[in-house]
Amino acid sequence: MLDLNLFENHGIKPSITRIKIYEYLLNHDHPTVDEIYQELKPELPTLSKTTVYNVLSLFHEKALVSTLVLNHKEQRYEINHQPHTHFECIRCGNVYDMPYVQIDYRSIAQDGFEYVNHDFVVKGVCATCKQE
Amino acid sequence: MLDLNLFENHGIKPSITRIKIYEYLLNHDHPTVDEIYQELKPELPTLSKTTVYNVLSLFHEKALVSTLVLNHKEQRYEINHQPHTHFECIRCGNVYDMPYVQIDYRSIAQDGFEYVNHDFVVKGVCATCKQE
DNA sequence: GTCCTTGCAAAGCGTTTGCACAGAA
DNA sequence: TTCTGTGCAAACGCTTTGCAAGGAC
Repeated sequence: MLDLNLFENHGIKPSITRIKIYEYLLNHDHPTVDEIYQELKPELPTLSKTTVYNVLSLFHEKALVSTLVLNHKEQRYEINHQPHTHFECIRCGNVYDMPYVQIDYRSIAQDGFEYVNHDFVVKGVCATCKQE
Repeated sequence: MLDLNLFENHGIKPSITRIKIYEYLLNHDHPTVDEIYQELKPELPTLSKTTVYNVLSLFHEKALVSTLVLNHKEQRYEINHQPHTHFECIRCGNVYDMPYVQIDYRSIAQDGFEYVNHDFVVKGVCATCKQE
């Protein structure tokens, strides 16, 4: 299921906890620390939130995942793949992936600013909440 | 200096604290609560952070300011005017305003999602930090 | 009098830190 | 042995809440 070479390529030693957390990220879009913790707790009964934080910050440091800052309080994490855009519903708080919006970075470079990364979050009302 | 009709139009009763905080927002880009508190403390010696939070959430509720969520922990606030883009330096943490990036929202509407607002944050290294 | 603004103190909550235990190499 | 992963408990920092005092009306 999970290719361990990916860990090796990023300089991460595998462990059951790390593998489970990574698999969870593969199957769930931008979860919070608490979501990961609550869902993995049954499989890994001795899991602690500290460990989830530790593993995620290791993944982040090794450029395996990126963090996502939204209106809500908690940090969210997602696996690094092609950039895309997020939609956050202001009613239910759910976060959806959206097609990537292409940006022109030339003006940024002109000002002597170096582009590294970007967060683009569209806020509004999701289709489900709109029907209510 | 400050047009009190603006407050009235938004259903906000003026007070010295509210006026000072609003003026601070007029003259400073996206400050944090602590920055506002520290800077206004000399003028308003009995000011408390709770009051800064109260006033800002009133302003936000009355659509006078919007909130801005960045990588750093604290919430930032800015006066509502034409939308623009923010650049956050990953070295010094400073936040700069940037030219507005125009977005095409048609695809969002197609999915039954209603656009309300957006946050666009570019991360990188600012011109000052780049020289070091 | 009532209503509203203000602000102290405490609680809340996501996150980080200190540290120690246990397993791997 | 040393190094590393894990996890409890406490600390930390930003924000919110409870509540009471004082002012506006």
